[in-house]
Amino acid sequence: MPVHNTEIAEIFNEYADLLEIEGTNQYRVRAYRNAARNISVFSRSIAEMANQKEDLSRIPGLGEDLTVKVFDIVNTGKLLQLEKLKERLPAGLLDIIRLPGLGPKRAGVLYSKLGVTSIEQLEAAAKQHKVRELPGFSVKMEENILEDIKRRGKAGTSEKRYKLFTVEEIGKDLLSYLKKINGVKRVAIAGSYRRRKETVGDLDILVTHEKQADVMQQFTEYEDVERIVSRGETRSTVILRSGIQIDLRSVAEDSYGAAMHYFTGSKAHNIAIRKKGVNKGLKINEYGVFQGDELITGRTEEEIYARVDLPYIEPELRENNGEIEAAQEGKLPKLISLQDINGDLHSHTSATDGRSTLEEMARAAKEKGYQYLAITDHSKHVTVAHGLDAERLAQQIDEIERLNDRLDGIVLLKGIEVDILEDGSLDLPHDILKRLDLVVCAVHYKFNLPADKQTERIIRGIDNSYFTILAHPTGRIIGEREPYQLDMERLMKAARETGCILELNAQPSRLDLTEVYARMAKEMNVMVAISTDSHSTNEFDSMRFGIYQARRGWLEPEDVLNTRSRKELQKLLKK
DNA sequence: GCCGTTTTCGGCCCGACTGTTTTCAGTCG
Repeated sequence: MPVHNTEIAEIFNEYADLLEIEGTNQYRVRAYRNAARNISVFSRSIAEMANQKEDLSRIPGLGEDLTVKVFDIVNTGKLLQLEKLKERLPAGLLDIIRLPGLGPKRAGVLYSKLGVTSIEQLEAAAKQHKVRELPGFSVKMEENILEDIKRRGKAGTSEKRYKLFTVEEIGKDLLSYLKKINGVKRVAIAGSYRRRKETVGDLDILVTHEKQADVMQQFTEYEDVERIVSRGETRSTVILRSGIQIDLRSVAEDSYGAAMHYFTGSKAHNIAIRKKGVNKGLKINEYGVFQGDELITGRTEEEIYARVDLPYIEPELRENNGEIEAAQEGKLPKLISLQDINGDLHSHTSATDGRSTLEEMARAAKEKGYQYLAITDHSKHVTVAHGLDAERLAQQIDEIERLNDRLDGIVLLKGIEVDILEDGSLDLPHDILKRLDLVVCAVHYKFNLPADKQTERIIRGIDNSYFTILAHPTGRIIGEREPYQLDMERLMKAARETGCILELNAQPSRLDLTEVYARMAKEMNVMVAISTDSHSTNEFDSMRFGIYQARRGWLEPEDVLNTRSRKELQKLLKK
């Protein structure tokens, strides 16, 4: 079982946490965190690279020492130094530093003075009023700790992340409330929401104002606020009833661009930009770009980038994952946008588990301005969806052909979402598949095969000459179902050889491919189709989530199949 | 522990809020 990049990153992060509790030099701690971040966003499998003895030191943040440690983790699945550290420092301390207001320093004090090694022991100590006596603590903090432990028990242990589409509504309501406040000029959501990450942990909102004190007062009085975490003159934090945290930052109009840049992040991108500023003798913060004490600029983000000799960088790219280097070299991608999309290549009808008819779907697609829509109902193996057998599919093909004669301005493409069976064969015979314009293939059961078996299963499918598009390639559902085990690099090589296309499923709960795999596809010359997998006419709007994810994956219009006109598409499909 | 169109050693992004602080440490983003 190969070690995933995220697992290596987790080990480094855990090690950094414990080193910090122990009181290690903060720059050493930072080096581990920095390496962890770079590893988690790296587009190739580092375990794979290590096995092939490739040079790992070209991964940012990996020097001589950490390269050796990565090799150890890849070979053994763990880091010996971390295991040894855990013998000295109990792992329960890692839970304690996740409580708000408790960091490594205070966790270290709790451990050394009271021997506290778990949340339960911390709760007991706080109830006996032992915590308030400690240096760096207070009565108030002791009360907060007890309250947070109670709250934590209610909400579960892991910090919650929200899917992008679920926070959109919360954000919209709050935005319109803030806009009505007297003296407020501009309101915008920044943070990972603006970077269009598939999930966001909190909402970061920026306002410009005439009288800031009033903004903070009214913000914290918003009817949905359950708890005020902090409230200052320029920055406040609240928790809404839904549990989501909102950070509000207010600045003067002249600082809007600088504040937007600062508040959009990512943190790693900001640090890299600020470092470039330092090299040019400039200080960059949320108020602007400074030379000495003099404010040079700050009204727009473009100006901030220009001061460090860079062109504007789109928010979706700001992860310090190569975008700054690309900007320097004038090689930023011209990111795909919703307007580039000319059709949808994955949709269902009421013949199986959809809720709209062929004709309803066709008319809705036409209204979106599309030139084509592929109808791809399930095949017979998906019995719960009443999947089509060869006979019913033949009827649907006839029906589509009759409908196309009547339709104007939109063409329905004849397709199927056919199951890839456990042995890699397809769920329908070739003599019916050959009547179709395209064949979308997917795995819908036996998710738990080991990686080599699952990869071979799909590659055998790809080898089938009728195979066009691999739908939702990893099968993950955000927050609900893990991706199945796959060797994605191997799969993409096979896809490249046969000209098979990978879907980026735009359903906001799937977004499968991830941005990392989307970028990998681009780098490996595998074409991507962004598809909504719509089960009714109102799901076509999900396309934008697919576009966001594609942009995060650096995709340009030419990388995406359904930016093609109908004629170009049909030429490509004939091959 | 990393890293270098000044550097292989000496730096390492920058600021707000809290608590209790009379000048700052800890935490957070």
